[in-house]
Amino acid sequence: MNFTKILTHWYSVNKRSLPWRNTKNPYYIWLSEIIMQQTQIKQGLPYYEAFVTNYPTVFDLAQANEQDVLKLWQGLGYYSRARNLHASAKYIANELNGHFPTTYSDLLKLKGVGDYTASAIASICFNAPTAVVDGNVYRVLSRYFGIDTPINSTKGIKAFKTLATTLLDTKNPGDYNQAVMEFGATQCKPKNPDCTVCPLKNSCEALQQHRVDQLPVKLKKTKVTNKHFNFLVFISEDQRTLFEKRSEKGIWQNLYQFPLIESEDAILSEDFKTHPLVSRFFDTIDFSYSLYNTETIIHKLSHQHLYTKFWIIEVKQLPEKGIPISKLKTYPTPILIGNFIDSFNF
DNA sequence: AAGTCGGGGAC
DNA sequence: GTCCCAGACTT
Repeated sequence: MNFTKILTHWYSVNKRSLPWRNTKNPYYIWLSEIIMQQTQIKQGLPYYEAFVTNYPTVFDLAQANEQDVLKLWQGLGYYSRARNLHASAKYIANELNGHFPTTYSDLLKLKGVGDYTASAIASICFNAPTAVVDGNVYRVLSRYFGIDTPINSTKGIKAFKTLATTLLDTKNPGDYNQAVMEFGATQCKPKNPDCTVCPLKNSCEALQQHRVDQLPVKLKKTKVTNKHFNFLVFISEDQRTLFEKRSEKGIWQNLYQFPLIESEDAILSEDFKTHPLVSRFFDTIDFSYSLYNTETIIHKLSHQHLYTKFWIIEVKQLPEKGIPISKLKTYPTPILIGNFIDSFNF
């Protein structure tokens, strides 16, 4: 038995029961693939269920407000996926009359759909011979064939895509693709895989060479930058607060937050009122303030650490109209803001 | 080719 | 703490 046959057989026995494995409807497969990008199944599963329930067809998703889509996406991260998902739903519903693209090249035209996702949908839904290469595939192939080309180099990306294509079970490309990924997720795991029970143990290059823990090879990622975020949580006598949409590009685009003062260094409580970035904000407004979190909240993103303070600003009247505090939870927010709203006793 | 974009899980 | 996750997009 060769690599492909062993894996497809292994998959038929060991695959997990997942909701999108009971359908070939491209809308549902597309939904699952976008949601699962850079996301573990356990984390994404409830979001998939929520989207299927709230938006059972591509037309339902197309007719939704972006704000509602982002609210349903809240907490999952990489919010451009939600914005692109919504834009592509509108494109499919309105420009393609609801006819989902059926080829790799047409799928690739959808916003948020790259080589991986186009290959996945084309193979699973339309039996196209397009091999997927995700993090699981990089790991399985680099180990089994003993390849130390960095998986995130241009050369590596090309080489692994070509290799994956040659290994594809062209009779059943969708199952083969899912087999490699499932195998990587549950057997050929990143840390401490149990190679003694591996169906490929007799022919795995990495295992013979004792290099399992050294593969795949990945180029170093960029270093983390630190930022200081000061959120101004206004509370007026009529129970309103200021809440703004992050419209600029960058993290959390189109999500909502309290007015933000970003500072080079931490702002101390005793310096708050006289800090140039703060005093400039208030002019003539009369207010009293307190610091919500005495311990700085360190919100860690992939490449940013956000040292965060929530300042409670009590005022008689807001400088702008604002929104009722009772409506705060209806807005899509970063999880950092959402956690504060959930825990603060307004 | 290198950066950017989240949040959580596993170790 | 580190690395990773059914990657895509921008610069």
